Amino acid sequence: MPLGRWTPLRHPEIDQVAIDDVLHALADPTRRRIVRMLIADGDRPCGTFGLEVSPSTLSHHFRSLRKAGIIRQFDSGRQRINTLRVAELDTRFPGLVDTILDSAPD
Amino acid sequence: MPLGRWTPLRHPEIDQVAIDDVLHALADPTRRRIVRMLIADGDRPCGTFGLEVSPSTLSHHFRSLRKAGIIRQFDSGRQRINTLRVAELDTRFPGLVDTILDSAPD
DNA sequence: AGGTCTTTACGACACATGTCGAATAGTCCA
DNA sequence: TGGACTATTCGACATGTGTCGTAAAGACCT
Repeated sequence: MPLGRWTPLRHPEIDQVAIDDVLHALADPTRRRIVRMLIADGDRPCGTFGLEVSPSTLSHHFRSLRKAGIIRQFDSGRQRINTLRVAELDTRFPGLVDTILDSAPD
Repeated sequence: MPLGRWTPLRHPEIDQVAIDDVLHALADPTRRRIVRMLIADGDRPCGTFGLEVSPSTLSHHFRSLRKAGIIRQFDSGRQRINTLRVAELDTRFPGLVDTILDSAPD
């Protein structure tokens, strides 16, 4: 039974991204914080967010964001880099992410 | 053990409304449909929405929307009337509801 | 090759969610 | 008073979620 990092990275086409998934993803403060840090400081590997959750929980949140079409991930050496899909998202759901982030205090 | 309609109606103050609750509430297509019908046709009692869910499920959705601060309810005879808290919501989270509804296809 | 670092998968847990059917309370009307 | 109507609460169920600890895979470095 294989464990560890082996699953191929799947990113949904922007047309396939569902509004329900985006809203659900951004309804969590930890995930919003991730998005905010990506906006502020650009692409970063998973280990550099300094959030107060365990590595496995963090991994779970990155998967949620990826499956919701909010971030893109690619491997670089032993780290996995996270990128925001801002332009794509804003084409599909104009103003949505910004409006949500402006509405949230955290 | 008392059943039926007896619980006093609680509406959160607009300042107490949490963004997480709003996003979560609007992440459900049935609840978005309710909001849309309220925008389109104005205040209406619970029984006039014609959605394909059971009465108890519908009641559950109305409670979600009420606790999220999205609707207000008051009793009138044997019906319970639903009102959107649009103005209040737009003060607290400018543009949020409209942007979400514009982003959703249903 | 061996050790370390980064990140994930798996299993488990408590808790929340959407759904329904049945029972019930309040209101209106005959 | 008795019946019909509206909407809710309760209990149950399957499913999903956020959380963690542990084990493992892949990449880098010595």
